[in-house]
Amino acid sequence: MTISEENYIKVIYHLSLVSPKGVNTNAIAGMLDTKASSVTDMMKKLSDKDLVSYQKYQGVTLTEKGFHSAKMIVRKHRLWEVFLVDKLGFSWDEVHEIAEELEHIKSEQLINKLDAFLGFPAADPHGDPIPDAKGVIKKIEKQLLSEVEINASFHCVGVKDSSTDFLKYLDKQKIALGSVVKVIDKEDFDDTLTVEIDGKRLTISNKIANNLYVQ
Amino acid sequence: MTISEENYIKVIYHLSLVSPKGVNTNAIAGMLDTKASSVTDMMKKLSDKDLVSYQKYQGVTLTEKGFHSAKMIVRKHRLWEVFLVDKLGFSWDEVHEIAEELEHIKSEQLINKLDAFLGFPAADPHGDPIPDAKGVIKKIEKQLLSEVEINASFHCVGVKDSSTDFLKYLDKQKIALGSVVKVIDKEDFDDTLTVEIDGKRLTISNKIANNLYVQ
DNA sequence: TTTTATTTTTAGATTTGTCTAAATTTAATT
DNA sequence: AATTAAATTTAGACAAATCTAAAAATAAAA
Ligand SMILES: [Mn+2]
Ligand SMILES: [Mn+2]
Ligand SMILES: [Mn+2]
Ligand SMILES: [Mn+2]
Repeated sequence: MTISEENYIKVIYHLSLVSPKGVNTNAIAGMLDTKASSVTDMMKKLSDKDLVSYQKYQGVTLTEKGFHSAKMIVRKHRLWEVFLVDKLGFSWDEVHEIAEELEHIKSEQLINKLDAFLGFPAADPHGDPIPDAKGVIKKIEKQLLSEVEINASFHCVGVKDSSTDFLKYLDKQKIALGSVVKVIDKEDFDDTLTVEIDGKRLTISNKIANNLYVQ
Repeated sequence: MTISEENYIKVIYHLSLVSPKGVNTNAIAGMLDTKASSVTDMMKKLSDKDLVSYQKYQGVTLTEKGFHSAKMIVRKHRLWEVFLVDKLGFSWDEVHEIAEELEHIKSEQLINKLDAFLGFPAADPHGDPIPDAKGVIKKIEKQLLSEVEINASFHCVGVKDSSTDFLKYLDKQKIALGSVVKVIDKEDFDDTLTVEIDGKRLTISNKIANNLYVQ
């Protein structure tokens, strides 16, 4: 599998979590910053290799084989992110790009040894679960902060949006994975929340609450 | 710079340590397991990018720019090898292939943080010196075991040949970097050596002694 | 110094991944 | 149901990196 093929497979994997009935050509093109016609070409290639099932105009889904490959790439991506943050001291907004390259390094032994070295982490620095060597993903129980009842306490466990902008906003507000959050009040008009994070009062917009997972 | 260009630059670097006046097309092709005609094409490309100076039929040399790039690739290769052996527990004969891929990961910050994480090692698992962030290589004093006087004691500090076969032979004989070696006797006929390694008597061929550096 | 052998380069083709522009299919609107 | 709009695919082209086969240049041998 080439790097390009791997990038396609991973994008299809992520998109099919949202649209399991079939992923659109255009959606793939958007994620990979390429053109729809290039996607069509690649779908034929991946279909020939039995990594996706593809019928003209009908969108694509991953085959068993493609699904497993995708999880192995995601596994590598997330383990490398843990390495970069835990061992090398990168911050969580700096690691995605580098992991985007590291995820294509080809040794299975490497990734299993890295997993062990990191202590078999369950989640990456953004709270996303790490598939094990067999591809099994332990689902992490979590809710969006925007959907949680008032006056109960939770822990931050993940982010939905892991863009630099959002992560840096969280850093600024001293919100990190593990922080204790309690919703004090919710504004009816625009769903703005008054929260207490690690004991400190804060007002956050619905957009923020909509991208923060708690448990 | 593409991965392919980087591989060419690195090979030219290694070959020019032996033939500083100019590296042959055929030699490059041999190292990269490709054809001479492909090398010619690439030399034009690298020349256009001012990474090598190239004149038809005359061989190539690295420019300042190419020389620096080469050292940065070698730096990455060797640091990753240290990581694989010291942190992940690979043996020294398993790491070259993987480092061959890791050396192309593009972040300068990554490699400098990795360097710090590893404690700024001076040499890789095969005893080869690691260029620092500026490209400076501290030369390691060393002699081939085949050229050393009899009855003096040395430490193993490196290997000239780092093929799996040779490294596995050394493992079998319990010869590692750091081992203490003393040449007891040298056979006139074929230069076979009788040595004492960490106190243990051993007979080794000239070919072995010719690929083991001591200090 | 010719002749022969070796090395290197050119010419032309192939594969991979991409693009633009045009054609086709499907979906959405009148 | 007919028309318009959007999504998708085809056709044809291009750059990167490679190859084979033939031509040219250099080195070695007679
Ligand atoms: Mn990637
Ligand atoms: Mn992540
Ligand atoms: Mn390489
Ligand atoms: Mn090495």
